[in-house]
Amino acid sequence: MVTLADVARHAGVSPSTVSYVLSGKRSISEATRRRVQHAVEELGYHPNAGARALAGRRSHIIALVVPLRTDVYVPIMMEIAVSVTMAARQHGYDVLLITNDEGPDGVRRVAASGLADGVILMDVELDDERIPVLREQGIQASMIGLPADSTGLSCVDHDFAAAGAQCADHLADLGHREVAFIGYAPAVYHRHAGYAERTLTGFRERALERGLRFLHRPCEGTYESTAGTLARILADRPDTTGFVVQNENAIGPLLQLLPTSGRTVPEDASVVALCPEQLAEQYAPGLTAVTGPAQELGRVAVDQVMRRIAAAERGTDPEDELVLLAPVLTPRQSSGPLLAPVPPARRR
Amino acid sequence: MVTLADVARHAGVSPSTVSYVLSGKRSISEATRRRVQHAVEELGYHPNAGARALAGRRSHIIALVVPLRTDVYVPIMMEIAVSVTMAARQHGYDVLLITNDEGPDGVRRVAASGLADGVILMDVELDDERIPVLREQGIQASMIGLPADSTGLSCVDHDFAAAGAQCADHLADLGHREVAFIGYAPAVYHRHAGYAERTLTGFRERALERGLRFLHRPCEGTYESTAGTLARILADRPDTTGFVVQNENAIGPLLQLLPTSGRTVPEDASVVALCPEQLAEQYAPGLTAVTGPAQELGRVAVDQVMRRIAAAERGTDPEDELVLLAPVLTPRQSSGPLLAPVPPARRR
DNA sequence: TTGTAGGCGTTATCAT
DNA sequence: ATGATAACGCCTACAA
Repeated sequence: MVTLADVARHAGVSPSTVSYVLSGKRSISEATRRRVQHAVEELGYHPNAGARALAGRRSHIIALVVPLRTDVYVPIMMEIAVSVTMAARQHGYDVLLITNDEGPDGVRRVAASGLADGVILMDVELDDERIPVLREQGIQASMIGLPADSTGLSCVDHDFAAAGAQCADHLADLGHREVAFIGYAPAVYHRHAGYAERTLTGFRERALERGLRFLHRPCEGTYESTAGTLARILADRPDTTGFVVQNENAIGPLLQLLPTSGRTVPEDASVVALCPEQLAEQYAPGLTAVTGPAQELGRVAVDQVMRRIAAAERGTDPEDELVLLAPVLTPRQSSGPLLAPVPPARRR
Repeated sequence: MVTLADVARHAGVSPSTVSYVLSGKRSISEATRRRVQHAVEELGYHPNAGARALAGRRSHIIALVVPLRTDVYVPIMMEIAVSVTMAARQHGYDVLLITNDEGPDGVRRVAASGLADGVILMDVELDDERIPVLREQGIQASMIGLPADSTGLSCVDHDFAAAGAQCADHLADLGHREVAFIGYAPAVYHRHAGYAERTLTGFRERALERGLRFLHRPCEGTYESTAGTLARILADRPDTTGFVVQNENAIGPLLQLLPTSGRTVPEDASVVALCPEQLAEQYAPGLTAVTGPAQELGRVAVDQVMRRIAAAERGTDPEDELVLLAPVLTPRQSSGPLLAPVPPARRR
């Protein structure tokens, strides 16, 4: 193993000089800097991580806590994880993957052992039990998702309310008057998942403003449950022409089922989904969808922790931040103007 | 911060005793063991990771290198990443996420810095440029996927050949005589992705053995390309009744398109997919699918690196391993017996 | 069964 | 602008 001392010897300088050349924490003459850099490359020197962490009291690692639950669309989690990792590298940091099956203890462990200098929590719940541990351990963190109480925390999330509102606007703009909101499974609402509620609230308020009549129906997302949900919607409100789908799993079934009930998309019914681009493009016809920038989420979270770590380092109080990222609605072929009132004959 | 010395003082023993109690590397009287354990819990002691790595010359971290390319079905990557993390924890290890955009240098970095004791490479290519780095750095590793030359390496992968063979068997058993294999994009074959070729080979050989007439057609997986691929298949071999789909993205389009050409599934055409259960269940009708155990993949990879690390630790030569995990075919509603020759009238 | 002490490779504080 | 040198917290060979 090549050590800093080896490099120093090779370059004919003292170990501390090598350290300073590498950290840039003091001014070095151009001559010795070059000699050192040269020695580093020649020997293929890489600072020992353990020693650096011990002496510098920073591991240069952040922990990313990922959920096990898969009612979050999985590819998005992966996209976030990857963007977090890449963003962290830009700051000279590596990312440790922690699965939530360790629960709050996982956070305690990496914080208390000094394994990580900071933590990013994915899929935080309104009253997340990992948050008290963050405070107890005094470790810097960023939440992806919004907890009920975000004081002392930095958070970033999609602006779900805006996403919901955009759906309502889009359908209203197209002339739809009766719309249905196909949500997540009831369980998701029962545990008061923030994203589900905020989307719904955003949709509801804008729908009211725009004078839409609307229905909200939870949906498990299986083919059968979607069929049931749709049947119920059409029974309750036969004149429904606009559909907002929040549950990604219900999209496929819905698109298959609508024609079955005599509704051609987008002539007789418009569908707007809340889902990643990737998914929206996969369907035929292409899905009009509202999408949040997933990679941005990871990037912002990393920036937040880094700022907090830097602040704590220099003794100042880290600033709390709360960033909501604007979603984007991309019109595709699944939505269109309401051409004329649906003639009764066409229905059923 | 609570240090080992704090614990020692609190328990009235020497620091080394505490260390030994925790590592179990020497016999300790029941009395002092209890005193120490008690002190540990009372003070909430967690060994400092950096110090431990430095003194013990092991970081207790393995690096997981994940691909950026998304032609691998993403949820599976995540499933593997999670299973790797959980399996590693069972060995007292944590997992560092490395994205492949760092290329071989990423591996070099974590190895040379002692950040990781071992590496798991996902999505290894036949002639993977990261492998020489593993040898150069002398770091223990496990591949998920099979490189062309696996000497000196431990590898684990799905038994893709068996998967392909199972598809052929299933269709042959059902009485089909003419089948088509819808593969990945041409680019995937051009770069000689091992999994694509092995599946195809396994399918081809078994198909020959079973006397099936078959066609292989690459497919990009978009709706349009799938339509084109299907049209070509039906033009070339109008009597095709069995379809094996390897490209997950082509599944949806194919199921939508088959009825369009007068083929009802499973009465007129059987579809067998090579894809995760999760995906197969999502379709209506349920997809008959051949699935490899993704979590198992992660678990085995971790076990392999752990064994290698342990072997290297005690000076013995790590044993190379090559594990192929058997896939499972789950019959669902998309495949069925060939009832009778397709009457010409039904076609087109 | 337990204690002592040297060393792991860096960082950072003193000096010069 | 550069060099010594003392931590950093833990592990482990050596002593007792």
